[in-house]
Amino acid sequence: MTETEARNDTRARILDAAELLFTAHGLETTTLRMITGEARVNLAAVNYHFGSKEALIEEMFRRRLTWLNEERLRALERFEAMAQGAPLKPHQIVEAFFGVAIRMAADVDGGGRDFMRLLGRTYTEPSDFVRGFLAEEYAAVIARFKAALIKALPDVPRAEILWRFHFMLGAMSYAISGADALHIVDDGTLADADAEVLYTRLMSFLIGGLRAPLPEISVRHSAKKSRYKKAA
Amino acid sequence: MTETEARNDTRARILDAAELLFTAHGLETTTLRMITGEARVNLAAVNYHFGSKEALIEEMFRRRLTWLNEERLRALERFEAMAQGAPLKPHQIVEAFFGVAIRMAADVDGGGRDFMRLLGRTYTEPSDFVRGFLAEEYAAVIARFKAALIKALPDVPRAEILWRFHFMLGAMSYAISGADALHIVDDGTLADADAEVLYTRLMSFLIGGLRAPLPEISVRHSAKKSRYKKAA
DNA sequence: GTCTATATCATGATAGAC
DNA sequence: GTCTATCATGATATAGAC
Repeated sequence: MTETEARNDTRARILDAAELLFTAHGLETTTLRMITGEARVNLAAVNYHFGSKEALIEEMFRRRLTWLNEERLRALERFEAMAQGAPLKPHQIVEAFFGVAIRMAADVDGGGRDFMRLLGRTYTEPSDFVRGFLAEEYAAVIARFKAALIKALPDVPRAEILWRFHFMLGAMSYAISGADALHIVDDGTLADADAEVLYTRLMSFLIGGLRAPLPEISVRHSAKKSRYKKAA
Repeated sequence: MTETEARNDTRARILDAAELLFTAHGLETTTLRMITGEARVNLAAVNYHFGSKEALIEEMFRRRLTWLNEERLRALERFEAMAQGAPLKPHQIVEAFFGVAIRMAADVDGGGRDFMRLLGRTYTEPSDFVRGFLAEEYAAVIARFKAALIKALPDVPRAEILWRFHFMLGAMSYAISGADALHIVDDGTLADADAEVLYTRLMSFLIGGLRAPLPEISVRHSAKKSRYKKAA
């Protein structure tokens, strides 16, 4: 997955350095000079190999994101194969989507953690071009998981499911990106944020939220006209 | 709270424009030229009134954040007065902390929504100076709410509570900041994101997560040595 | 207090030698 | 493919007239 430093390919060295620095300082703040300095290649190499800074950013995201989303789909399909047509359990769907991501975020040495932190921040980035291709890259996976959730939770209105998916995405992104933000809540007691702990805790939180009693607004709507069912 | 455009104060006009633009484009991307252009004041005015771009940013945050956190404490104290020494209900604490924030985010015309979006993104900002004074500004409020939660949930280990506070913060920030990110999940069905709906839905999600069954790791720990109790 | 004008610097990108 | 040198642009910040 990750090009190792051993392989002396300029292009790969740039990608690795870019990931490292974009994560540490953000997309805007990181300059091409910082990247080429870290990668110990010439400044002009970025434009030669990628064309522009934006193109480099897209390439960096794609390298990881494609693999992550394929992995998510594989996990989902494994559960579906086991279920043989029956609806999946909600926690299986959550596991396939969020569990895979959290595990990727646990890969410190391979750079997975850094990348996931960057990714989490990027969801809410106001930059158009980033959100643009993120939405593109995600479209297929999200559609599959939405369908699975809707099938798994027939008693929950469709709109409510989408919102809760959105909330779960937020809790996860923040939990991963906000390792620094955790210090706002914590006074130093929680230094032991190893991956398995985070995984277990976040999972139970997410499932608790997903399975929470319906708020009145949804109960009311699904009880009467059920305008949620109508939507394709 | 918000200085109106009617009041022709240069300083206030700059703050309003800054909030608007920082929200729309991010802290890094927004330039002083954009701000002074929007506020229709001279470029030099920012440095005259605030000293630097960073100082302007801090001032802009402080203006809203001080009020928001005071409001949170007032809400908490109101519940505590009602409870007369008894532990609060978890949903009251969540209401005081997150409910107040969501309501502020509902204030579209007064700029509250824009500000809350910016704030949510800022928690995970890698910039040191922003996170620095955010942590400062938050310290007192967080301490009070942590104490309240620990008292309200005697059966939940302290560490678990802190993590769940962290997760809730994430879900809320994302739900507010990520109005654009929602389009990743949604295909257009959910255009009706009015404030009361978001409030109700997010609240039930948060409380569901907060009250979720404990993950094994915490059950195990709290069952035996209970090293969570020991921590001050 | 507010303006014009400008100093100083760092950015992304490119041209052209090797 | 990789280098050096350089461009045009736009950034923050300041000096000094009014």
